[in-house]
This record gives sequence, structure tokens and C-alpha cells, in this order.
Amino acid sequence: MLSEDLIVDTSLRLIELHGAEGLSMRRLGAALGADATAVYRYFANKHQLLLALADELIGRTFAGFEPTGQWQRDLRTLAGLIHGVNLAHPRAAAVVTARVTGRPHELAAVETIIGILRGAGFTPAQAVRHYHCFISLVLAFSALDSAMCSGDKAELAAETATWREVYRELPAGQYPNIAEGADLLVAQMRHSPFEATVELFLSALAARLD
Amino acid sequence: MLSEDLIVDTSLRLIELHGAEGLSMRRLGAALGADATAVYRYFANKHQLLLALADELIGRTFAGFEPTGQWQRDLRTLAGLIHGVNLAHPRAAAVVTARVTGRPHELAAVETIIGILRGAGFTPAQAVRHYHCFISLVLAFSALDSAMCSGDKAELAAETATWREVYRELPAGQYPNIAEGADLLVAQMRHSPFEATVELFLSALAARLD
DNA sequence: CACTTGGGTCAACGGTGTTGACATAAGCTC
DNA sequence: GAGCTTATGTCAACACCGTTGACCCAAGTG
Repeated sequence: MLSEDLIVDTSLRLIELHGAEGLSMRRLGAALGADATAVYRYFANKHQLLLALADELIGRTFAGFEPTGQWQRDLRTLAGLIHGVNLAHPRAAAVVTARVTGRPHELAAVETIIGILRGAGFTPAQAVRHYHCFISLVLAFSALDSAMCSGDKAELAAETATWREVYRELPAGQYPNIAEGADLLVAQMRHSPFEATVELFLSALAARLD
Repeated sequence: MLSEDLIVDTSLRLIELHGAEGLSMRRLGAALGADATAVYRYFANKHQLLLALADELIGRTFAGFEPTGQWQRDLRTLAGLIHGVNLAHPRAAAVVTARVTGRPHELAAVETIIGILRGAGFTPAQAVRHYHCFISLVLAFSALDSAMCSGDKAELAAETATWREVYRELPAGQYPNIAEGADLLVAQMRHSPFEATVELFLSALAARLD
């Protein structure tokens, strides 16, 4: 017997295993030991399935989180958790990102984050505004970085090779600013600017608090 | 006779016309009045074509831009330009976002932005770091927002309806923070937090400059 | 017993990106 | 000009994809 939970778990395992694009209904059916179309008894279409995956991921993200009362630290932790979970499930991340699920785990997440901002001293209006910026920032970067990592290793290596070869050999006359920091640039582009951007964001919020 | 330029232009027109997912090789071929596979004489695969689209978009974005010397204003303008162009071409945006093209227009863009930061007084290392954060922020939000707008109108309306119905009717006992700002939340979620986040980002940069 | 209903299977439709063989026209060398 | 190479477009096919509708059978219910 299949079930929503079983399908969701199997889907997440498949994504983790076969990478971003590895989740197809046929593969899912095979992994479940059933026909591909059996899944349609539980989810109207693939989009609904992805929404369920998204909510499950949100739930897992917030499962091990307890607010400490220090709002900057809490938001930093949450940002890292969300980013991390989404990176582990790139394909589902694309959906968490773009659409609102309206499911229970999502509600709990919204409640938690706005609560942290209210506790920090922001007004309800500020808290809502900053919540929107915060969650969009984190999700947008998650989607960006998981798209970055979803390709094969070979593809990724070719990518950084492009950076190295193209950017390091540019004529300093035409591109003085690039030439000046070419080594820094190549080194910088290898890892995500996520943490740095979150720090900038948090410092901007803190400045708005006084 | 086909040509790279003709293919790129037609592709962009197709995307603008048929929406995000509207660009398939067969449709492209039809729009060109040729067989779908003829495109493969000019681009090794669809990914390469999308990279070319991306570079073309970058070029168009920077075409009408002249730095004023006021770095905050310039970055704000650029952010808006990039965001706007990407919103108009949702599918291509996803690619501009994730991958480095290494093509001429991209190089010019990198040079311009780092130049602005250097002119603002940042060190080469700072300029490179902040460039990376800035461009990632802008591209990540562009991808997010264009994914948001790419669905049908009906789908989008259903989305906001979800927000309205679900979030406004929540029990205040379980979700006090959401209940407190439910109206604000529903109103807020309708438009992108892009401008607000860019402002926060720029203010954080300015604070780092002293 | 008859009958509905939930849940799994099967074949099929129209779509996708991509490949390899084939045809034809252009341009170059002898 | 003849012959050959190279560029360019066409065609059929492959292996996928999400989704639908018909079918079938076991379980539960009147």
C-alpha cells in the first residue's frame, strides 16, 4: 500500500540520490515498486507533490530549532538552516522558493520568524516588512546556490575553469578594475556570498532598530 | 540563412510571447521557418543557446546606462535595470542567474560594477566581495520574481487567494504574530520586496564605508 | 448476494532535447 | 570547368517527460 508520507519520503530520497532533475514520475513509481501513475491517486499532479515536498522540508528545517532570544543570532541560524536544507534537495527548493504552500509547516515558520522580529523590538508593520525581505533573501539565495550545485561535477569544474581562464587573461587596458582584482575575483566566485549577504542584511536591520 | 543573432532575437521574442516555458527547440525552429534541429548548427545544445540569450540580455541591460559618480544611486539604478530586464524574459533569467557566461557583455558588466565600488572608496578586496554579494542579490531576486510572474494569471490569482483565505482566518491563539499583522502580511506579499532589500543592502554597504 | 469504491496497472497522447544519416548548395583547388 | 570539401538545412528516430482514460480486482457495505 502506498501513502502520501511514503511517496514524499521516497521522492526526497530520489532527489538526494539522482540530483536535481532526477525526480520523474516514472522513476518515482519504480522506486516505490509500483506503476508511475499510481502516484496520481494521492497527488493531483506533480506540482501538488512538489508542494508537499516543500512543506515537509520546511518542517524538517524548523524541527531542531529553538529561539534563543537573541534575534540576530536566531535569524542567522535560521538562514543557515533553510539554506542548508534547500541545498540538500535542490529540485524541491525551486518550489519552496516560488510558491506559497499554505500548509501547516509553512504557517509555523512564518509565525516563528515574525515572532523573532517582534521580540527584537520591531513594530508589527516593520516585522512583516522585514520578514518578507528576510525570507525572500534566504529563499532566493537558496534557489540560486542549489541551481549552482545541481549540475554534474564536470559541468561545475568547467564553470570555475571559465572564470580562471577568461578572467585572469583579460587585457588590463580594457578592463582595469577586473585586472586589478582578478585573483581575488576568481577565488571569491568559488563560494557562495550567502553568509556575507546575510550579515550585511542583519547589520542593516540592526541599524534600523535604533 | 540562419545566424546566431537571428536565433537569439527570435528566442527572446518567443519567450516574451509564450512565457517562461514557451521556448522549445521545435517552436523555435517553426518561428525561424526552419527545422528545429537546424539550430544545432549554431549552438551545441539548448544550454549554450540560453547562455547566449543571457549575455544578450546583459548587454541590453547595460546599453542605456551611464554612471553618474554617485555610487549608491548608480547601484540602485543598475539593480532596477537588471531586475526589470530579467522580469521581461523569465526563462532566460534563470540562466543568467545560475551560470557564468564568460561572454563579452558579462565582462563589461563586471567591470562596470566593480568600477563603481572602487570609485566609492572600497579597497579592491572589498569591491570584489561586495560585487559578488550585490550581483548575487540582484540576480537571485530577479530569478525569484520572474518565477513568480511566469505562471498563468489564473495560477497567480489562486496564489494570492491562498494568502488571503488561509492567513486571514488563522486562530490568534496558535498564531498570535501572524494574526496581529495578517492584513499587513496579505498586502505585503503581493509585491516583491526587491527594492526594500536593495535599500537595506546599500545602507549596509554605506555603513561599512566609514 | 449484489454493488460501489479505492487503489494499482496498462496503453496511449502529445510534448521535450538530442543524434545520426542524408541531401543540397557554396566555395575552393587543380 | 571538373571534382572535391565544407557548410547548412531536413528527416526519422530515440529515449525520455507529465498526464489521461479505460480496465481490473480486492475490500467493504447494503
